[in-house]
Amino acid sequence: MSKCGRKKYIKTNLRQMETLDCQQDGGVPGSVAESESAHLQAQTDPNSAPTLAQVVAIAEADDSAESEGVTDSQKRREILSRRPSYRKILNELSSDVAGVPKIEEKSEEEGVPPHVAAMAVPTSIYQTSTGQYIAIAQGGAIQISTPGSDGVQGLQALTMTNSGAPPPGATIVQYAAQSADGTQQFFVPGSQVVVQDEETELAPSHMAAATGDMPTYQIRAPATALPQGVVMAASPGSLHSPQQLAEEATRKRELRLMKNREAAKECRRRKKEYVKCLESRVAVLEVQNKKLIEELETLKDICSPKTDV
DNA sequence: TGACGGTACCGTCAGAGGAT
DNA sequence: ATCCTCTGACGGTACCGTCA
Repeated sequence: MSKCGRKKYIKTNLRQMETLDCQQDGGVPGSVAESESAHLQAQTDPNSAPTLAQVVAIAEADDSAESEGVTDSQKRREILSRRPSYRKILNELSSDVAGVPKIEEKSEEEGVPPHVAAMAVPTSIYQTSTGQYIAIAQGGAIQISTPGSDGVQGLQALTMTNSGAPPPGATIVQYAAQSADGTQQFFVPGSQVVVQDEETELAPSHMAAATGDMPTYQIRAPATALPQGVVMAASPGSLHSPQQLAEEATRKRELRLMKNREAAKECRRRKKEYVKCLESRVAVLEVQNKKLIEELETLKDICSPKTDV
């Protein structure tokens, strides 16, 4: 069996087990977090109460199953597929239970390298295929930062001096991984192109370029020899030819994929945090349970002292 | 040492649900 | 109605430990 086949086999078995659990004790199948936490609870403390999310999910599952007599797995899956986000769950938990930390709303700067965040409050952060960060601030300022370099050293601020308010939809910055001549290019508002320059030639006056070991960037007019494979940012209204439409679609797809990539990362981070919180809660409840059992034993001894016969 | 199992992580897709 | 965000599911890869 191939690795993937094996993995799929394991996953299938896991799902079957989850379904069994669901039938036995009201667990929710198809939910990794639920199965993980349920498994954790079974391992550590079978007496501990289900989480708030589990309670909600169980209640929903029971209601739907009882009222409709759901047997069709597809329908069941549809009913059970959606659950509150980890942030919501944990925040609910935190309001219910003292000591459970809230999942903080991740601020814009949080996921950004310090040498970028320290310079300005960016509105958009992008990471290039070479690991560099591009931050676009409110005023149109573009910051390009190389991770690994410390502090401000790795940052070049390219401040755009947009005259007046930018046109609607013109805040798109496009990044082309590498053009034919091996340079990196970014498209910025105002139909200009930011081009990474391999030689450290002097930049035009409207641009601030870093020097030394850091790559330099130039802002050029796109009309000047637009390299192959580069797609210009354009407002949808100006698209006419099928090629332009296709390019726009590609650009949108890339943007969506990039956003989804980041969202998935963030989601996993929250999930890990959520699981950690559940684990710590289990530990606390275990201790509480142990204390209560000891207390009960003590009280039993006091209330019913042994009599010699 | 190579095969294998387990685990962690990532990117992508699909779909639900909220926001506008 | 449309767009956007979030998250489960899936496939892929890398890494580590164990075993023959």
